[in-house]
Amino acid sequence: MVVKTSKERIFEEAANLFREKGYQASSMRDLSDRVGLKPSSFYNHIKSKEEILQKICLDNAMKFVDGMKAIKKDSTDPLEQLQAVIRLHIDIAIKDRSSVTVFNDEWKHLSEPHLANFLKMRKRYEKEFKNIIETGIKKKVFRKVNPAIALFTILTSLKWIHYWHKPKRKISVKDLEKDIINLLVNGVSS
Amino acid sequence: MVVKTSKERIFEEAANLFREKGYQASSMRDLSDRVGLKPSSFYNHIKSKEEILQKICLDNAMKFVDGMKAIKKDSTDPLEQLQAVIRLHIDIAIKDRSSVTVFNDEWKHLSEPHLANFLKMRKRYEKEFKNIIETGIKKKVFRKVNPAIALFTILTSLKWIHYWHKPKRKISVKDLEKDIINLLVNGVSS
DNA sequence: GTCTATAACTTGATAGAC
DNA sequence: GTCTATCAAGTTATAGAC
Repeated sequence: MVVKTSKERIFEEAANLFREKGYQASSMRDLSDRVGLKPSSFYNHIKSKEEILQKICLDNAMKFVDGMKAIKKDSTDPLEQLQAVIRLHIDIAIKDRSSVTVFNDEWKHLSEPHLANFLKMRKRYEKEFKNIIETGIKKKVFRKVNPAIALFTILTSLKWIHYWHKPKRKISVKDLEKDIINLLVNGVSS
Repeated sequence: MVVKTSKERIFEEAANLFREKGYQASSMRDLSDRVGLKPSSFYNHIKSKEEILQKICLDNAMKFVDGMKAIKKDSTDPLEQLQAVIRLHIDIAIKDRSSVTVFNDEWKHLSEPHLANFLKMRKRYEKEFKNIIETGIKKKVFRKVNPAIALFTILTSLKWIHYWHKPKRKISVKDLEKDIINLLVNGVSS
C-alpha cells in the first residue's frame, strides 16, 4: 500500500483530526485542509461525516473482539489470559493511536442504531473480560476481589497509553507491557 | 441553599448536559430547555458558553489541588498518601458526577489562555502524585516500579467511577474505596 | 431579569460544470 | 473524481421592548 487512495487518506486524516479536536468540533472544511480535497469531493468516497466515525468505532471494536476471541482460544489459564488482554490493549493503542482514541472518546456521537450496536459489543466484551477475573478467583489464581471493580479499574487503567506513548520515549513496547502487567497483577506495595 | 439562583441552575444543568452530549454538541438552546430560560437570558448571568466550561474545569482542578495539598500536610508516609489520593479521586467523582466528567473529558475545548493554565495545573498535580510514588520507592514502601507508568496507570484507573457509581448500587463509598485501594496497592494476584 | 427578533457566522451536504 | 457555487439549518451572541 505505497500509494494511498483518497478514501484511505480521508479516513486516516479524519482519525487524526477527531483525536485532536473531537468529532463535533471537527468540520469537513478542517478535514479538507488536511486531505487536500474540497469538502464536496469527500462525498464521492463517503456517504456522510458520521460514516467516518462509524467505521473507526466499528473497526476498533472488532480488533478488541477478535483479540479477545484469540486469547480465550490460546489459553485457559486466567493469569495468562489477563496478561494477554493487557498486552492486547497496549498493542492496539500503540499501533494506531488516533483511531483508538476516537474509539475511546467519540463513540457517544454515533447515531442510532450504530450507538446501540456499539454499546452491545462493548458490554459483551466487558462480560468476557470479567469472566476471566471471576474464573481466576474461583481457581484461586486471583485474590477475592470484587470482579466488577477489578474489571473497570484494569480496563480504564489501560486508556492512557495512546496519550503518553511516543516513539521517542526510550522504553520499548515489551518493557511497557511488562511493567503495566506487573503493576496490575502485583500492585505497587513491596 | 434551598432556592437556587438562575446562575446556579445554569451551571448545574450545563454540567449535566455537557456530560451527556459533550460540550461542542450541547447548544445554548438545549441548555435553555433544561434551565427554563430563553438562551438570550443566560447572558445576564454569564459572559459566554465557554465561561461555563472554564468554571467547571477550574473548580474541579482546584478540588484536586486543594485535596493534594491537604494530603501532603496530613501525612508523610507514601502509602498513606497514596491511599488518601485514591480516596480523594473517588470522593470527588461521587460527590459531583457531571462536573468531574466534564472536567475529565471536555477540557480540550478550552480556548487560550485557559487551556494552557489548565494543562499547567494538571502537570503540577501529576508531578506531586509522582513524587508520592518516587518517595515510596526510595523508602522501600513500594516496589521498584517505573514511576511514570505507575502514575498514569493509577491516575487513569480512577476515571470510571463517575460512570459506574449510582446510588442504587449496594456497595458503599467506604467499601468501594477499600476495594480499589486494595486492588491498586496489592494487585489481583493471590 | 426575561422576553422576541435577529445579526453574523459556521455547519453538513448537494447541484451541476468540467 | 474534483471543482465552484450554494442551500438550508443550526450556532453563539446581541439589541431593545417590557
